[in-house]
Amino acid sequence: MAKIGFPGFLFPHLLASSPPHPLLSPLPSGREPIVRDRLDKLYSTYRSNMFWADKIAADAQGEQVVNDSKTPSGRVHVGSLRGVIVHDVIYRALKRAGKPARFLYGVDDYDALDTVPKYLDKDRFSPYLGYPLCNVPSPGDSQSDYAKYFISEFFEIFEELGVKPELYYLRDLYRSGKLNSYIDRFLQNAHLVREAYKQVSKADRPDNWYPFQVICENCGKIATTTVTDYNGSEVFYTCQPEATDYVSGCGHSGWVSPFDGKGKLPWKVEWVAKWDVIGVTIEMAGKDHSQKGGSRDVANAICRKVLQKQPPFHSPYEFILMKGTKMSSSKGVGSSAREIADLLPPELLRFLMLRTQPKTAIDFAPNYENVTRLFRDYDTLMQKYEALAAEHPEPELTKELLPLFYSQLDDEIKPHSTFDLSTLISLLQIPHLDIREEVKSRSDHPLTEEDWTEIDRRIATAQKWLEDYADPEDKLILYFDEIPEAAHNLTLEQVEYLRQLSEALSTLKTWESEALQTEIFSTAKALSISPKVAFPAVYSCFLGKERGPKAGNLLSYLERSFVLDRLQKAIELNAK
RNA sequence: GGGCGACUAGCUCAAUGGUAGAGCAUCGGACUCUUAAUCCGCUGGCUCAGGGUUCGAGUCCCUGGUCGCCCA
Repeated sequence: MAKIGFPGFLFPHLLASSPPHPLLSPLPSGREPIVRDRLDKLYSTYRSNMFWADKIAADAQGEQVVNDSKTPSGRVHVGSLRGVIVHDVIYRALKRAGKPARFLYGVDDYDALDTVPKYLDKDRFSPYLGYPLCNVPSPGDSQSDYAKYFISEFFEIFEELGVKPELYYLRDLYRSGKLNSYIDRFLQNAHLVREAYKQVSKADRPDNWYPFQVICENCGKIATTTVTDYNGSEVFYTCQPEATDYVSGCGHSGWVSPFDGKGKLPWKVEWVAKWDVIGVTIEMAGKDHSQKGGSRDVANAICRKVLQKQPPFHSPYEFILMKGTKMSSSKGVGSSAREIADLLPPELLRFLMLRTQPKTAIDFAPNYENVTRLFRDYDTLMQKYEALAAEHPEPELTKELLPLFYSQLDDEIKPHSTFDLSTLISLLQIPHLDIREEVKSRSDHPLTEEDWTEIDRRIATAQKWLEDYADPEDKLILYFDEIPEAAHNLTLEQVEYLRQLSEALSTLKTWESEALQTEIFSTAKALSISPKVAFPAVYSCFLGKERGPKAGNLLSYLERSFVLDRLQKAIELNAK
């Protein structure tokens, strides 16, 4: 376990309201202001050096229950991963601070199916519009129902990312009767719920509106029913033909028990019931729910009004935008959680999500610059950690290093050989190159099995990126058939250099990478031409760019006659 | 129309009301095999604009601007 620089338990700062500072009361009266000032200053300096999740953890008092949830209405978007990671990191921060904590993740599978996603058969699923998601058939054979089908896809990603919450399903909470007492309480206090809606979100509910939706006994829909009366054991409901804009109710009405899974609380009310039955103390929410007068605000008000309890700690987190690259858009990839998890190794995906504080929006287009920067930043931190670890067995985890720590799948940073992603991307584009052999020869020390695991994952990322996300201008294109445009505008100096090089290469005994590199370099040296001028001349002829992979390597995979021919053409072109 | 959040170096982001920093990019240098490589260093800022509070404002308050989003 790594150490933190300052003992957090000295400053048990509380949440929400502003409680008395625990260190202030016993001070002698005359000196109190000075001491208070110093303490405050010390404390705020201390806090400003904390990673965002550690601040939340430091503030937490007593046993904590971190909760998050998701409605499994279809394939999960990248944005949903941010909430998952944010909560997971808070949970780990609590554990790291030595505070008792649990992490729960709920599946809101009693919510209604409100649209048929475009990737599903419309004719097959539209009859189930308005049904609770757990009562809709599964699109595939692997799962029993719609909700489990989609949430299990999402949970696979959890596993890959090392996120291990205790899972629970709303259907179980309802059907087992665990929410019965809350249902009764909210129905009895429907007037308070209506008040909360009105005061907080200015939404007027009629006097006979009750916070409950029955699953219609006749048609099975839950989205279309409204409850207008409650006698303490049964509710009177009607399945309204015009209840929603996407599906019609059947018109059935009658008295039915609201308990044991016969229906559900509206979402904002259900949220409150969930908090209380599970004992949630920390639950963040996306910025969309966190607006003033938004759903979280309403839920908080209901919590205070009806249950007369403080709602859990809350702070909004921003969205993650994932604009596709040109290529990814045209291939239709890049926006689902699955796709990004297929591209990035788990630690890097975690790193992407957690290094930015939750209130800052992340805009990550998977283009060359962003993807390689992500890896490079990660590697920079890893190298810093390694350097520190060489001096002390358990280096202090500074604010700078904590994103690296929380990116790991378990609570340990295991340094390993890294290999720059941008280099892999360029190596992969050289024809006939054995990438693993190349990596091996470029490493200054023998690679362990763990190193190879890591490197192979990066090779996979580079490969995937080239296939699905790279724009044409990002790619290395070998101009086999014609000479690139860029080779038309060489300087006299460069032409002279190519002339010399061409001669040198024509008599070179071998045609190997090392020898070629030496020749390219020494020819420049002999002419007193800067490598910065010489190399671009070579790259221009074959790639149409000023930079490229190691030149000797590049040429070694081409036929000597082709290389000499191409150099000759370039010289002639510029002689005019 | 109402509300929320942002705006800081070329880019991505830091900064308890107390001298605005980091990484990358640029630029310069080193490595006598130097090319999507490594190392060293230098630059780089009317903190969106304007007012106010304060001994002192990137930070707090007000007004406006741009962008993103939510609600109606």
